Amino acid sequence: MSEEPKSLNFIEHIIEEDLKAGLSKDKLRFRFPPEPNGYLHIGHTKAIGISFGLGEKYNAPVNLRFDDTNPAKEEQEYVDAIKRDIAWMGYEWANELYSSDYFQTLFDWTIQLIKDGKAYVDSQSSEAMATQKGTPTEPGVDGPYRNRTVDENLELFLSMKAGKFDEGKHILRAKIDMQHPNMLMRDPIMYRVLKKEHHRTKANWCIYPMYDWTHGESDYIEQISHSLCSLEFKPHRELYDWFKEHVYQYASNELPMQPKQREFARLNLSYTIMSKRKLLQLVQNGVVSGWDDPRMPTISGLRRRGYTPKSIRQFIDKVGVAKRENVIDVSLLEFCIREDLNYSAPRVMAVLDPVKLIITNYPDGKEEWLEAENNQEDDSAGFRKVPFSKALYIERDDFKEEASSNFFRLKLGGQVRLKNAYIIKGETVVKDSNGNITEIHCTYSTDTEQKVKGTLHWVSIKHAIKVEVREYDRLFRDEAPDSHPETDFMEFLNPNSLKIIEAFVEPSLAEAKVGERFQFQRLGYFNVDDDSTEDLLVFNKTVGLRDSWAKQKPKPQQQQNTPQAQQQQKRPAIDEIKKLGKKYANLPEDKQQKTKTVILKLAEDVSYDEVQDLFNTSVKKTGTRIATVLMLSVLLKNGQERNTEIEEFLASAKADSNTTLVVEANAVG
RNA sequence: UGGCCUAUGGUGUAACUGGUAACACGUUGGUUUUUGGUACCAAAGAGUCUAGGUUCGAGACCUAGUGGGCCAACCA
Repeated sequence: MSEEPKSLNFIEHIIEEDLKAGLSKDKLRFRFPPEPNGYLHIGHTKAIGISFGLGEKYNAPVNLRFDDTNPAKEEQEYVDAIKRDIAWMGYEWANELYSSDYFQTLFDWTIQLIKDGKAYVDSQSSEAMATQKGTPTEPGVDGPYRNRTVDENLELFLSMKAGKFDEGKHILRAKIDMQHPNMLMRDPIMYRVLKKEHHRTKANWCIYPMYDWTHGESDYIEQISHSLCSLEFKPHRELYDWFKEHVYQYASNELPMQPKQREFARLNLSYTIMSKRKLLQLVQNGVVSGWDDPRMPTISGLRRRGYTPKSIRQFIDKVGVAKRENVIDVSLLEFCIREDLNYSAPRVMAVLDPVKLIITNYPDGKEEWLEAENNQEDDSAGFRKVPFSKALYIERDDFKEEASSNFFRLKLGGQVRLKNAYIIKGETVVKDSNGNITEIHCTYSTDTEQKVKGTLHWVSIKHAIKVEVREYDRLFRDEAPDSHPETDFMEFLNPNSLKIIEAFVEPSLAEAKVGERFQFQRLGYFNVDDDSTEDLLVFNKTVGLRDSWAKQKPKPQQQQNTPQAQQQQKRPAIDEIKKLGKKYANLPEDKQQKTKTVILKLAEDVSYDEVQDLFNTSVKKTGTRIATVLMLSVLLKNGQERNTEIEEFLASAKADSNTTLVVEANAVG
C-alpha cells in the first residue's frame, strides 16, 4: 500500500532543512514541557501530538519534562494526572524529567553569569521595578542597583540562597538592556526568593528560577534539537537565545547542541474554553463534577465521555499546524470520534423516550430470542440474541398518528420494520385524559422480505433493563465564551448542559463494563460511566449519530446564512467593489452584466476620495479600472464635477487595449 | 504611540526551488441500506485582505496600508 506523500507543515519543513544542512538524524530530540498546575486539555493534545508525533515520525526520543519552578502552584496530583493522560493517548516518553532536577546546574551557571557581569541583584520593590521597566511603547530606565560590583552581587545572591532574606527583598536579574524594544529583554528576573516547599526538592531551595531562565537551559541540558511551543512565546525567543548563547560559552564541550525554539498557533475549539485557570474555576465552583466531568475539554473529561485516543490523535492530525490564530469547529472532533466508533462499537438497542407498543396479534405469553448483528462494519463482531414479545417500547419520536410520506416512521395505517424482528402496521392509539398517547396498538407480519421505508429500534418491556443515561450539551452557549472583555465567561454557561434520562436497554447490556462503548442504534454512541453500580448502569452519550432527518425539521423560517449576510453588511462598499472589480475582466459576459449592476448599486455609497485613490491603478489591472470607471459614472450622475484628474483617468481608459474598459469609459463621455 | 507574528472557500490546512488554487470537515443533491447511520457518487462554495512593485509569469518575493493576534506577573 503506497501512502500518499503528505505535505509537510512548517515545523517539518524546518526540520527537513536542518537535516539537509547537516544535522544528523540521531541528534533529533523533542520534549513536552507541562507545568504540573492543572489537568491537560484538548488544547494540549495539539502540543503533545506535534512533539510526540515528530518523535514517532523521525524515530527520535521525546522527553516528558515537568516545568516545575513554581512551588506555589504545583502539585503531585497534577504530575500523576498528566502522566496518565499522555500514556492514555498512546505516547511513550523517552525520559521522565523535571526542571527541578537542574536547579543545581542552573545555580552554578548563574554564579558564572554574575562573575561575568551578566546578572545582578536588585533590591527594590516590585512596583519600583515595574515602573522602571517602561511599557511596550516606552523604553525603560536603569534602576539604582544595576551597577553593583560583582563581589556585592555574589554575596547578596549567596545570602538569598542561604535563606537570609525574606521573600520580595531581593531578586536576581539578567543584565541586558532596559531600553530594549522587547520588554522581556529589559533585565528579566532570573531568581526570586520563595520560602515554599517544593513537591520534589522539598525544602532544599528557597530561591527558585523563573521560566525563561529555566526552560531554555533545561532544553539545552537535555540537548533538545527543536523546542516547540505556542505562539505567545515568540517574544521569549530572543531571551531564550540570549541565555542559551551565554551558557554555551561555559558548557559547549559537554553540551554541543544549541536548541532551536519554534512557535505554532495553539488550538482553539468553538464553544469551549481552554484556560487552565478558568477550567479550575469551573471545578472549584461546582459547575462541573470535577476535572474529568464529561463536559470538560480535558483529556480526562473526553476519556470519560467515551472519546478514544485514536479519535483525538486523528483530530489533531486533521487540524494541522500553522502560525495563524484559528478556531476549530467542534464538528470536526465529532466527526473523528464517530469515524472511529463506527468501526469498533457494537450496536445495541436502547429506548430513551419510551412509549408502549402492543402487538395485538402476537400471542400473550410468547417470547422469541431473535438474532441480531453486532456490527455490520465488522465481520468478526458476530451476533447476539435479543428477546421479542407482545409489549415493547419504542421512541415516542418514532410515531405519529398522521404524517406525510417523508416521515418514514410508524403512523396509523403505515408499515414499518422493527430492527432485527418483524414488520408491523400501526392500527390504533390509546390516550390518557390529557390526550397524551399511552399505547400504540399494531399488528405484525412475519413476511420480513417486504420493502418498507423505515426501521425502528425497540426493546421488550419485560426483558429491558432500566438504566441512567446522561446526555450532554455544550457547556457554553457562546461560540467564544472567553473572548468577551465586557462579559465574564461564566455568564455564557449553558444551564442545560446535562440531561439525566431514565432509559431502557436490551438485556445483553447487563454485563457491560465501565468504559465499554456501544452504539445505541439510530441514536448515537454511548459508554458506561464510572458512576455505574451493581444496581444501576450509567451511560454517557459520547456523541449522536449524524441525523439528516433532524436537519430537515427546523422550519424554513430560520435562515442560517447569517455569516455571509453579516460580512457583506460590515464590509465597506468600496472594498466590495474592489473585490468585484478585480475579477471583472475575466468573467463571462452574462456574469459581467450582473456584477456591473451590483457595482453600480454599491457605488452609491462610495465617496469621490475613495474613487480618486484608484485613478493610478496600474494599467494591467483592467478589472479594477473598469470598476473605477463604473463608480465614476455614478458619482458624475450624482453631481460630482469633472476635474482634470477625472479627465486624465478617462482618457487613459479610452486608450486602453481592453475593449470593455474602452466601452465603459466612452459611455461616461 | 514602539516591537514582533499573521492574513488562502463557512472552518481548518495544502500548493516542492515563482508556472493561475488542492485536501478534510461542514453544506446541498443522489445511489445503496433491516440504523433517516455507514459506504459510494456528485454539486455548490475562494481566485488567495487592499494598493504598488520585481518578473514573460506572484497565493508565494519586496514595500506600504488595512484587519487580527501577542508583549508592561517576583506565572508558565
